[in-house]
Order: sequence, then C-alpha cells, then structure tokens
Amino acid sequence: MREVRIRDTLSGAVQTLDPDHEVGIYACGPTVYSRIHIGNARPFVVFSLFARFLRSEGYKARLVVNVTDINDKIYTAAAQAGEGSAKFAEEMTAAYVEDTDRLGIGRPDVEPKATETVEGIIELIAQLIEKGNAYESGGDVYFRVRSFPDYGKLSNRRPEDMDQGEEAGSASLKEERLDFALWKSTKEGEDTSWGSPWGPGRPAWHIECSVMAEQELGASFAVHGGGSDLVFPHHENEIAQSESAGRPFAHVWMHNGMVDAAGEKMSKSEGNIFQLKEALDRYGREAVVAYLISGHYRQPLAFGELPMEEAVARVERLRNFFRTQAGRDPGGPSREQQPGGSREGPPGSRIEAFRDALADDFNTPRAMAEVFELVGEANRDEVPGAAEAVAEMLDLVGLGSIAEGQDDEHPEAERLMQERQEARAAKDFARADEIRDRLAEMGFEVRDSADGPRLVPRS
RNA sequence: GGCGCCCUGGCGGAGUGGCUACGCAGCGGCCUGCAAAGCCGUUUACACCGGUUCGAUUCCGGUGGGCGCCUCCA
Repeated sequence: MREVRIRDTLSGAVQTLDPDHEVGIYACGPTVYSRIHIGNARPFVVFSLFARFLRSEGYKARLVVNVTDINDKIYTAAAQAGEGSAKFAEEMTAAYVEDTDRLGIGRPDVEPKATETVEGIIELIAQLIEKGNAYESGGDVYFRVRSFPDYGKLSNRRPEDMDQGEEAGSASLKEERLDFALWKSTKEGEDTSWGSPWGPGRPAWHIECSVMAEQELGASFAVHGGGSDLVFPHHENEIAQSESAGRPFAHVWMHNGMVDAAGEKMSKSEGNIFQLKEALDRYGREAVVAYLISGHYRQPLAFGELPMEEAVARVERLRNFFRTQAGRDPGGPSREQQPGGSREGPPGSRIEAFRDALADDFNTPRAMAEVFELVGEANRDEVPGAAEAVAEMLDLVGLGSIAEGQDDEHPEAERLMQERQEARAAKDFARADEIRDRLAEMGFEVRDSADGPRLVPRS
C-alpha cells in the first residue's frame, strides 16, 4: 500500500490520506438541467479513477457522486421543453447515467439525489435555525454568514472583501446580502414542492450536498471533490452549513481544473459546450478517457479538434502495440508472473513508477509517460511480460479495453487476404494492390510483417 | 478592485537546483514489391528583468501576458 498524497485546496498543502480508515470521497455531480458536456465528465472520470486506484492499492474507498435534481434552472428548462420539472429532471438524470456509462469506467458506489434527501435537509436547516445560524424570512430560510467566523477559509477570501457593491434585488428577504438561501418558498410556476416547518418550498442549492455527504459517508470524511468553479460559493457554503451545525466535514478538498474551449471555460452559459455524448460518438470512449487524463487533474485542459485527434492517435499507438505483441508472444511466457512478483525488470519497474505517479497527487500524465516508455521499449526489443504490464496499467486508468483484441473474424476478408498473399508470391503486385483496395473498402487495412499479413479494422 | 492559478521545444503536456519526461505533427533515414505499423535521427524548450547559489527552467522579488472565482456553472 502506497502513501497517497493529494494537494488540499483548504490548507494549500499536500495531505496524506489515512490508510487505516475508509477513504470516503464525495464528488459533486451535475445539476441535471441538460445533457452533460465534457467539462462535466472530467470530475466524473477523475474521481472514479482515483477511487479505483486507491482500491488497487489496498485502501477501502467509497465514492459518492450526487445528482442535484432540484434547481431553478431545472424549472426554467422544463418549462421551455414544455414538460413537468420532475419528469424533465428524471429524463436528464437518465441521460447523464447513459452518457457516463458509455465512458466504461463503472459507476460510483452511491448516487444520491436531492429529491430523495429533502427530509434530512429540513432537519439540518431546523438545526441551523435553532443554533442561530439561520433564520426564516417570508417562507424562505437563509444562512447567516456572519454567524460563522470561518466563512471564507476555503476560498481564501474575507466577507469584508465580498461585501461591496449594491444589493441587486430591491425586495430582499435577507438580513445581509452575503447570506445565502437554504430553503426557498414555492414560487409561481414551480410545479414541485415539499412541506416544511416554513411552509411549502424546496431546498436551495448548497444544502443538499452537506446532507448527502454526511448521510453516505458520515460526519467526517476523507475527500471532498468537484470542479474548481465550485470552490466559491458552493463548497464554502457547504462548510459553513455543516460545521455550524457542529458536524465536522471533509478533511481534504480536491478540485479539478476547468475544460476550456478556445481559451475560454466551457460552460452552458457561455454557449461553447461540447456534449459528452457527441464526443463519445465522434472519437470513441477510449479517446475521450485518454484525453481527460492527458493533463494533471488540477490544471485547465484545452478542448478542441486537435487535442482530441491526438488522444485518438495515442489510443491507436497503444492498440498497435497490443497487436504486434499478440503476434510476437502468442503463448505469453510471462503469464505466470504474479502481481507483486518481480518488480525489478523493465515491466515491473514501470508499473511501480506508474503507481508512484498516481500516488503523488494523482499525476496521470506522468503515469501515462511510463506506459509509453514501456511500449517503446517493447516495440524495440522483446520485453517479457510487457503486454500484461501495459494492460495492467491501462486498466487502472480506465483504458483496459484497449488491450482486448477487437479484431473480429471476417471470413471474406481473410479469404481475400490469402488471395493477395498468393498474388504477392507470384509477384503480381498489381493484383495484390487491387485486393488491398477492396479490403480497404470493406474497412480493413492490411499490414505486412515478417510474421505474415495482418488485417486491421480501420478506425 | 479582492483571492487564486498559469506562462516549457511546431502543438499538447509532465517535471527537476546540475542528469533524454511523454504524446502528437513535420522533416530525414531504416525496414518493405509498394504501403501501413514499428525503429533511429531531428539543429541553443523552459515569457522578460533582477537577486540567492559553485550552478536556476526549477528558489525569491519585480515586469509583461493569459485564465479561473468573486452571480448560475464540473
């Protein structure tokens, strides 16, 4: 079991995870008011793979990714679509599950929904009112920011600095403009509503995460994650809510950087979104995952045609590696190598370095460099166990499927390839090339090698 | 205005106080009937100016540029 270090947004320092306790990870999922885009997919991939890595190291990990299915934007989007908001949210949740399923990296352990957490939310709000950290006002409930002295500690800002400018709304029910809503009374045109001590209404934005995190992971858990755009106000407010109620919150805060398009953050309000579904259709799941792990999770990641084509090319290089390895090493002499066996030779030491990189603030690009180092070594000279080692590493980052042979049987193509071999033997190259063109039309590329020709499906 | 992050070879993107990251693309070569795949090579890479140091791309200070958050947002 490796020591795993993560850079913590709250302390600004690198923190080591406690190997003796379950590593509870709560990562903020999407608000389901439209199909998710690649930017939304980044935290899903990062935290899923992080949990997978921890387990492979022998940690007990539990990953919770919520779905926020109560929100102003859902009402708006549902109305535009001419649907009931409950039905609309259900459809968008299903689309989210469908899209993320296609990434092929499994599902989080738990995926709680705000709509199923309302009871616990009301309880927490009541508790905050009782302790003087929140107040009811005209059917709404607000958090009294000044009652929490630590407010601003996560995003490193002082309430005084924020308390500038004019109050936007004229008829605010808040005591102070910094206060934020915990509960909103039902407004005209809103078609879902829950009963509460403050009248019919619904939870506001941040409170659901405080409750869901604690319900699934306990009062004090290891890692809270999400996009860096959530640091303020969302995560700051979660801390305020939970800690004011005397409930210790997350130990480490782990934030992923934004995916941006043409130098600008990709966001629904910017209108520069690229849907995950579209990316999967166009480039394939491996390329999408390979793209998302191509930069360090904390850094911004540029999206575009070029980076995606590069991801496709990387995946293709890996695929070619397995194809030649399969031809070279049919019996698999190193198949008997047990995990944890020899780590001295090239394959073993690469795996060690790969895992070291992931343990060091989940450095996926450094880890992938080890994969490509080994691929290069094994392409140059025979390295026993290389294919297995590369497969093992790729599996850890959700790319294990690349190692699985996908060359389908195709009798007609096989026959043509044989015919071409005969033509080549007879030095009838015109005929051979003609057959190659026909195979190309059928979607196959022919690669000649010392071991004979091979059919490769064109990607 | 406040807080934070970033500026690496043609492009993407790691990293380090002195040692080839890696990937993609181009060019040249090897292999091949041709091609593909693969392999080899590819000419001072670390924004600028100071400082610390035997030595800085790596630490400190400043200048310039970019980005994120401060309002819904992964």
